[in-house]
Amino acid sequence: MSNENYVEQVYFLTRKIPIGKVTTYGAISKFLTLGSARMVGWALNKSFTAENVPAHRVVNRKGELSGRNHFATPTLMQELLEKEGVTIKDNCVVSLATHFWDPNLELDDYFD
DNA sequence: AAGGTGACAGGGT
DNA sequence: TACCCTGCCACCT
Repeated sequence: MSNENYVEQVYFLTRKIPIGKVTTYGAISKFLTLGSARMVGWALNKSFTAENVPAHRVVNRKGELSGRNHFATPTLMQELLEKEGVTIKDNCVVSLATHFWDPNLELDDYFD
C-alpha cells in the first residue's frame, strides 16, 4: 500500500469523527492496522492541503491537544473543540472517556 | 549516507 | 501515580 493511500485513509477516518467527539492517534493507527501512531500525526500534519479534515478532533492518549501548534493559531484547536461542546482545560480534553470515539468499535459495521 | 526528529503509545520501574 | 525507555517509520539535516 502506498503512502498516498495511507494518508487518504487517515483523512477518511478523521472525517467520520462525530461533532463533539474526539479520538486518538493510537486508535486510528490501530484501526488501520498498519503504520504507527507517529504516522497518523505525520499524515494529519499534511491535512492542511486537504479539505474538510477535522484534525482538531484527534488528540493524544492523555487527551492533550498536542497538535495545537500546527494550526493557524495555537488556540484554534481548543476554540474549535469548545465550539463543538468539548471542554478543554490546560490543553487537555476534560472527561476524555465520555467524548472518546473509538473507530474500532463504531466502524466495524462499515467493513464487515 | 547516517543520524536526529516528531501532532505517539505502551510497558516497566 | 508519575516518569522513563523503547518501538515505531517517514522526513529532514
